[in-house]
Amino acid sequence: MQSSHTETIDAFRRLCRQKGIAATHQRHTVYQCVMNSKDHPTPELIYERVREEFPFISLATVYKCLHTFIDVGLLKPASLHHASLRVDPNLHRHHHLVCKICGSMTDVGDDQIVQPRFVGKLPRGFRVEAIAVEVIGTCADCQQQVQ
Amino acid sequence: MQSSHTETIDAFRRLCRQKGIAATHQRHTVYQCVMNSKDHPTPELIYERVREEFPFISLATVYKCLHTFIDVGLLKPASLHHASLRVDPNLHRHHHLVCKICGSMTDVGDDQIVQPRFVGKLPRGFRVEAIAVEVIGTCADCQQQVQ
DNA sequence: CTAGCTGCAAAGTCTTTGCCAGGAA
DNA sequence: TTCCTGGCAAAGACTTTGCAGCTAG
Repeated sequence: MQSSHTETIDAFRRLCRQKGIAATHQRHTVYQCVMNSKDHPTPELIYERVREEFPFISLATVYKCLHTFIDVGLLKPASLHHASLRVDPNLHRHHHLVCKICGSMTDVGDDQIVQPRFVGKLPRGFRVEAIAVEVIGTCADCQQQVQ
Repeated sequence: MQSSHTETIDAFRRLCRQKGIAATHQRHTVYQCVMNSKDHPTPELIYERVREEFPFISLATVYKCLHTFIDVGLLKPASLHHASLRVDPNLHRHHHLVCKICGSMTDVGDDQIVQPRFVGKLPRGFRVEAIAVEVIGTCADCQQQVQ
């Protein structure tokens, strides 16, 4: 977890100054925790991990830290779809255009996209069942809103 | 909305019998609503739309119908990530292996996948900013659990 | 010193559950 | 008739908010 603590704290300070946010102990711990995660942890999981070395942090603070980091571009949400269930009546193989502003999803036919393919080694032990392509961007409506 | 009502009701009855679920008025209305949606509606939105022609349905019933349809394969969730926020410390272009059982996400380097490409016409008015590939399947751990 | 941050608890979303009455097969 | 389903309201999961006190810069 900690290689050269002083060094990483300084690096984090610099990063925060550069992004215009305060470098607090909580933020540093949350940041370290996420950067050292190989999985794509949920706020709850980060909270549990961080509490091991910072027992008094609150879950609300973890949420606030994560959103701050996302806002300044230090982290990304792993998916655009953590809001609400959405159902898809189209059972055929197809892909989606996803608007990052309004979250709208539009179908793209399977034949309109060249299937992605693995190059070299497939991941060990993982049984591939489908490949979904998400084309992320801004829909026509949202482009007008911003202008 | 309704073309040949008797016909579609019969078709729905057949579908339900085939899937081993009861063909109720509520289920039929929800099913019709979703099948006629071009977007990928949320339960709340479906609820609003369905209430126009079936004012006494409850939101809980909409949820139950949707899950029933998903369980029997009449519908799919539009994404696997509607549970909780997950953050990604990896800011480089990369893709994900997603386990449909446990939801785990593993990184796949951008260079391990041949980028998908559009064939022919790009979607009108949509500004493409990124393309994310999700390789969906079952992870090694979950395969063992099932066996 | 000041602006911005944390912790707490309360409130807000979204979703599920338990239970009984009612409808499908 | 029997089993499944719908409606309601309560509970549950996840997330945000308001505010008072504290901390970084």
